Amino acid sequence: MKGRKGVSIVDVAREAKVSAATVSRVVNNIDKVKPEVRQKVLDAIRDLGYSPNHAARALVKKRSNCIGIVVNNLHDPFFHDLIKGFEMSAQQTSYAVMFCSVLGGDVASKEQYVRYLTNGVVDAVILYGSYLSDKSVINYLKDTQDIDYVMIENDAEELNCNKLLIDNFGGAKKAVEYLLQKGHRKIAHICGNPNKKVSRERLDGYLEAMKNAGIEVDERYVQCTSTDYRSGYACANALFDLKQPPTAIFCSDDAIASFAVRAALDRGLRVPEDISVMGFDNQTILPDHYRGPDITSVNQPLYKIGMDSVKLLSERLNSDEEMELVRKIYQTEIVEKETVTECKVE
Amino acid sequence: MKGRKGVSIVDVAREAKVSAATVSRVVNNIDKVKPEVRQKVLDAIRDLGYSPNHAARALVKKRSNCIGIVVNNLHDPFFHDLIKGFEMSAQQTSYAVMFCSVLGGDVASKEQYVRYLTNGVVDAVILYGSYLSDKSVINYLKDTQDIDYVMIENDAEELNCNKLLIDNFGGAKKAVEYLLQKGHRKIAHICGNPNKKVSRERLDGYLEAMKNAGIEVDERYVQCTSTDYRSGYACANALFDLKQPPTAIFCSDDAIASFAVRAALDRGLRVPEDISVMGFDNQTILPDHYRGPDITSVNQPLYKIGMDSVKLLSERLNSDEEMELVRKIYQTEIVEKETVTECKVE
DNA sequence: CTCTGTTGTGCAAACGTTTACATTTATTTC
DNA sequence: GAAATAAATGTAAACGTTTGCACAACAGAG
Repeated sequence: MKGRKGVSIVDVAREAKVSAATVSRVVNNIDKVKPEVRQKVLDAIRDLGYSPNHAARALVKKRSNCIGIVVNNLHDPFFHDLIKGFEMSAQQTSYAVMFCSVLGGDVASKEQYVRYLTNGVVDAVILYGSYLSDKSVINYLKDTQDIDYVMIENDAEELNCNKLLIDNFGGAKKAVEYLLQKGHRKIAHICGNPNKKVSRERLDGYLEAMKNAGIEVDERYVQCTSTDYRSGYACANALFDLKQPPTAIFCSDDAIASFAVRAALDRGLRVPEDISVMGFDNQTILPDHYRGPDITSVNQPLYKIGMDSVKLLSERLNSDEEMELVRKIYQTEIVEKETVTECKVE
Repeated sequence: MKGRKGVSIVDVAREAKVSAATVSRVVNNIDKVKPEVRQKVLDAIRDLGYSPNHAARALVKKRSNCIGIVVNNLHDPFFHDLIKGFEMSAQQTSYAVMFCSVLGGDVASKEQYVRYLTNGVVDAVILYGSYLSDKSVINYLKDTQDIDYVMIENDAEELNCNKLLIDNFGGAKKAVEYLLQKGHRKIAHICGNPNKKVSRERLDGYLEAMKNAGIEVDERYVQCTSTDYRSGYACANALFDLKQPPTAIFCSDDAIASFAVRAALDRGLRVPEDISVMGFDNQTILPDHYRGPDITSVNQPLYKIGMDSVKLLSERLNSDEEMELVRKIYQTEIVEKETVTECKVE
């Protein structure tokens, strides 16, 4: 086990024949120090190749000037826009931003990361959409008043923290209204992983829109995938097998939609001529080299949310007075692409 | 400016009526402590909700048990596999892994991140392919013997550190040989950003393969993009405009290739029937909703490189004796897809 | 019952900073 | 030129850990 060695502030002080305090002052540009002394110190710093140790600094200042971000599968292209947002606003603040990723739903290491970060390594953390099952993470955060954090896309009641949310219910409702407006009446829904709140919200949006239109929903029109979006393929087939198959399918997300489209194409249905398909998330990047038409979808402003979250934290950290917690719901918008068309049958 | 408060080891010690040293011992499972005492301490820890402060710990131990990764545009889908590799092996070590991203070629903040990380926040850092122009980063690292690091895809001579490299020269050569074997003779090259070493290596591979085949390369057959891969579109058009247009184009990377294909399609050429196009990187994700055929490419084992780099560091950090620096060159392989076919003209 | 050894604990120094306060030095002001 | 004030620097404590060392308690051996 190797450790680090290095030149410390007192080495610089000795070299420049001043006290450590003075060196600290020039390093931090705080308090006046005489130009000639400052120069001596600067020279010593250069000669010795000194850089301040952040652990020590964080220890005494109780701040690290760093914001941590924890997400579930950083490699997932879903995060493309979100990351871009983080990067962008990181560049604009004085805070360093660091990403931690936990593979799959590995709750244990997620909690570990959060504990790690919240104890002296960052000043604030941003969490993306912790699964509902991440009770341990939530419980931990619940009791942690020490640190500022924002949750994106997770509205756990136990948590009173900043929350940036997406209007999944409204987005789904809008999507279905869009299909209705295209003349569709027989609209089915493929629901995502039912353990995720987001899936239920989108389902509810679907149901609401249908109810408002006065259409009774055959329960067979609602199919649920397992935890794997690939099962969207089977769900779609189940819908096509009905004697009264739908003319349009609203899917809980684009990944599922891509499999629904594939299922349609595989059994010789044309998309959108024979069946309209709509997704959610507006992902530009789809699983497995998807080659079908671009999927009409609902866009969520992830770039903006990414930007806003670090901006928000940076403002809070720099404010003297206690600030109110933010709870903001972002609206979505329909993105018309190639998988939806007017309903031709009546 | 708010700071953190929190319960410290001495609070626990007081509560459990033992010394701080003893608390430390139970927290770290080091040295024997009597079972009943341990239990008292554990209770106190639970009651007070204590977690150790990592800044203090890092300060005295001179280790943080964390590895930092710095890349240029984390959101770039190019990193998909690499990130996956990092995540995977992070899960298998006891090290926390944190990603830092700098937008574009922002050298200043890149150096800032590296300085930050190397001074008491991580035990080792992984850098991906610093541009050659990142002299300041390289100069900084050159003088930094304190910390272990690995460079991926950067062979700067000044640096003696662990290097994981890709055989760009060999990969390009292989690609061109593949085209030759398909009967192509008039093979052009669109070279990437000429400031990047990787572009030059791939160019050299192209030239070498052509030379070996005894084909003299018309200099107009080598087009260079600007720093923006979008200019691949113009380069391709320049090639098509020649009286003797090529039958195949080898592009420095897939992003460029996607624009070359687009240029071809836009002027009514069929790909690959009229013109074969080959890329490099095997990116599954292409810019701007690319809708052409899948691009035949050269794959580099980024997933493995990601895995190997954190494994390597973790081994080095845990080894007592001085280990030799690693310098490893990874081989590439041709991935046959849809943009190359036999040369039909003679 | 002393001696030696083991085992479990506590004391205090150290890690590299920052910063309130004390002290020195320089600059006014009268 | 002394007194008063301002400016620059130094002193030392503090931040929350870990760990070498000393010490106490207690065992087993003689």
